[in-house]
Amino acid sequence: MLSEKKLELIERIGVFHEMRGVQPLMGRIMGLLLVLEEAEATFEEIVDYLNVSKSAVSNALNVLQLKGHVAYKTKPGDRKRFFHLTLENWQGDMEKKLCDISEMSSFMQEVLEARGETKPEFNHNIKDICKFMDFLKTRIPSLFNEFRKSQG
Amino acid sequence: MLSEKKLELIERIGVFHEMRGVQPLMGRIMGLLLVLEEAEATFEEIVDYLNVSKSAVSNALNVLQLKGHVAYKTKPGDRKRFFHLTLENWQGDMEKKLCDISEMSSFMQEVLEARGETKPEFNHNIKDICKFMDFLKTRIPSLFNEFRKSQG
DNA sequence: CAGTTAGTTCTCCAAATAAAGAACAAACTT
DNA sequence: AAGTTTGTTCTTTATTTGGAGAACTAACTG
Repeated sequence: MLSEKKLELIERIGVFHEMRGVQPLMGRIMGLLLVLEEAEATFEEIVDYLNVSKSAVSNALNVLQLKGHVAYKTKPGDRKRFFHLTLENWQGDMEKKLCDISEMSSFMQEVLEARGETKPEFNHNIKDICKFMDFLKTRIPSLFNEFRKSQG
Repeated sequence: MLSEKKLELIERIGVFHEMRGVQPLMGRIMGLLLVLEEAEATFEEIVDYLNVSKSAVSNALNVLQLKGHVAYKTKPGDRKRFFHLTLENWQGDMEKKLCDISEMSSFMQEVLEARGETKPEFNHNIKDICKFMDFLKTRIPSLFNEFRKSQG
């Protein structure tokens, strides 16, 4: 059994993800795989730790794998899958999240094209937002470079 | 009536927001206020343009105002409220979104405190993620400065 | 081949969401 | 005072969602 503290942390991580439109169980599983000492769990362990049905876990794991947040490895002589977070590529994920902010940029472009010149000040704000999003996108790689440098 | 193009754009912007956990109508209203030539709309106009009930609009507008995405102004001799996006502070909003990415950092800190040393490599990844998030937070202001400079 | 293990798929159900509609209220108008 | 405008609030309803549980399957095990 997991400590009260870890269980509570898993729930909070779950809620955190829920607030961002992630299915509840998916958030819990990510929390579980973070706090588990082994950093991995079998299908059955996930069912037992989180006290949910196999079907729910099956679905959640498939989505998590499709999204690239979770993967599994196997061990010789063991048919079980050992699911784990794909933290190795956290920089890629982070970059994706940063770019996602800028995803609004293409909508804003379309908005600008659809708008007339009645409200130049408003249009100007939208243009600025676009510019910043594009600027941000160009700066992301150097942001990571700077970080790596600062880490030695 | 709005052009087919604008209606379709509003819907896509709505879906974009839905995917991020925003209530459907809230996303549509934000889309509407973006594409409307006047960049503002009365309560009744929102009801008519989007073809939804007054109660739905009332609730959505209240939430949007609470979240600071929408505000209204009035005009002398007119009791109507003219709702509009609060784009003026888009830099503040953008900063909040960037910081939100880093919000995971505090959870990661807790995870680290709850974890033992069994998986040093995994722990190391988490530490790196924390470090980058913290680094990102410190860099946000200069990011905006750089942008302003690049804009002259 | 009978039984287990590890997971999937399908059907069903409870709860949460989102919005409709009607009644209501406050402020203004005539 | 009676009616209108501009919303709000309350109750109800349709839809979506998330997960339970059972039946199923594929792979292995003895």
